[in-house]
Amino acid sequence: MAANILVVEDEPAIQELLAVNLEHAGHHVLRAKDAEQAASLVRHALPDLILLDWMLPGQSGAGFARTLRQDERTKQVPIIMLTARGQEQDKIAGLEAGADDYVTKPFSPRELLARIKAVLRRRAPQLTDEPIEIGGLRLDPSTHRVGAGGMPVELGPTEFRLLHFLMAHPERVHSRAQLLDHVWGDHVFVEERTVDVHIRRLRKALEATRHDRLIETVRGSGYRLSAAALV
Amino acid sequence: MAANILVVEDEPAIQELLAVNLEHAGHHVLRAKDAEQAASLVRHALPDLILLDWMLPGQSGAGFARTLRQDERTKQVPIIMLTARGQEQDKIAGLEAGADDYVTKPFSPRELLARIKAVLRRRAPQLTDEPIEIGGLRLDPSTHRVGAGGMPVELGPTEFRLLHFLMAHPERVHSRAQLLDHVWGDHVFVEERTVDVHIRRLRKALEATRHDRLIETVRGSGYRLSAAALV
DNA sequence: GCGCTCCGTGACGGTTTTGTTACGGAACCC
DNA sequence: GGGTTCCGTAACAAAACCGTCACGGAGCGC
Repeated sequence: MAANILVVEDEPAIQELLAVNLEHAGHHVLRAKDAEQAASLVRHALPDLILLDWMLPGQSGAGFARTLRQDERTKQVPIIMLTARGQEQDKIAGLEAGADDYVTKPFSPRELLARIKAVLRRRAPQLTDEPIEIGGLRLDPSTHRVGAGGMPVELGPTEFRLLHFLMAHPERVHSRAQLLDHVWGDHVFVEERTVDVHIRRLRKALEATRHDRLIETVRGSGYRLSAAALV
Repeated sequence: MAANILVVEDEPAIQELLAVNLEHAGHHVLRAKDAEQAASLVRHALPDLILLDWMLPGQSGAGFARTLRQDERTKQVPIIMLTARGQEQDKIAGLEAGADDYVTKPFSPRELLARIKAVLRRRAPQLTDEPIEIGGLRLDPSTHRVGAGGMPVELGPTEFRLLHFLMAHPERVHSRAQLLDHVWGDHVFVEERTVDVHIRRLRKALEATRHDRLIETVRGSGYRLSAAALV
């Protein structure tokens, strides 16, 4: 449950308070005192969650949130905003700007951590039951079926989860470690090369419909599923 | 867990906010800005849940809820109402009118989603008395008979309920835990392997009409009933 | 072009999951 | 109360699946 959390807060005392609490809960904390700093940090290291003060010098929290929501890379990063008590307008504006939740100051650390946990958990199993189709290949989680143009593709449980994850996050390169985390589970003790073997099995199964090319190898980094690879 | 949700809200900003959050959580959203529009939508596509603002122009939320509760088709659809903070009498009136839960504005997406989840889960997926026919196999709940092409199939009570559930939710993979929940009852203390044995008995009984192949094993996940398996 | 790292691939042994049968007991029906 | 049906569990067999390894080839930096 440990996560990288970016705290955007101009008041040093509150920033420190937040950081101490978060780190105590096992999270890793990045700090910024305004939107500009935050933007730069986000570019370099995508955090798992952003704690965003609503009253910032310079660009407002709302503006920053909106910016984040527009960028493809940061679109998914959950935002929890910090507002002063009773600023109902702010809350509505904040939720509209794309915040996932809000906490009013003064906040109790326990509530804050609970909300963070909830937001992170909601994000974690990003795998929904919606069918996904990429490059003609279709995967339906609820029926557990994979196929293309009527042709079914047979997969084992791990290959299915692997493909599901890749199709849920296409175009993105996933390291072997990330794949192990998401597909195998957080704390498994398995060799990274195992991923290779399952990628191999998955590709083999996908050969039947010529979709094996969907999965690209990114040397030195990992694997990527991309519709562009079909061309 | 993904559901079709009808949002009835006259304020465009809040409607948009709701829609964004719900879609983000994987739901499919229908929108209406008053009771009249909502009624028309409900007639055409029965949603799984209705999010209903209490302060609507024209017919009030309470009135609309009452209308829904009277129609046989919409009677079962759960309603969550949106009220302004502190309107206690609204909440009471709302629950009396048939709402299943309420959320006060401004709401946190976290809370809203949690309530939606709770309401959806609470609404037990009830099995109807309608006869079902799949792949030539016919099951009639009211007469408690199963058969295909004149040939009757003899089943024990548990096998019957199991087959009924599978036929009511075909194509979908059901885990052993889900089957225990829905076929045996929510909080029974039975081994999961028991499901296997009953599946076996069910298949055996269905051999008489060659319909045993209807039930597929999805290794690592559970079982699925599918007409496609007959081919 | 050389050496190094990284990746693809086939095979293999062990483990997990599922199929199948048998059995004792509970519930039920006359 | 005797007989029958049905149920849940255990136990064994079969099948599917998994993780690892070893080898060889491909890609990359210099």
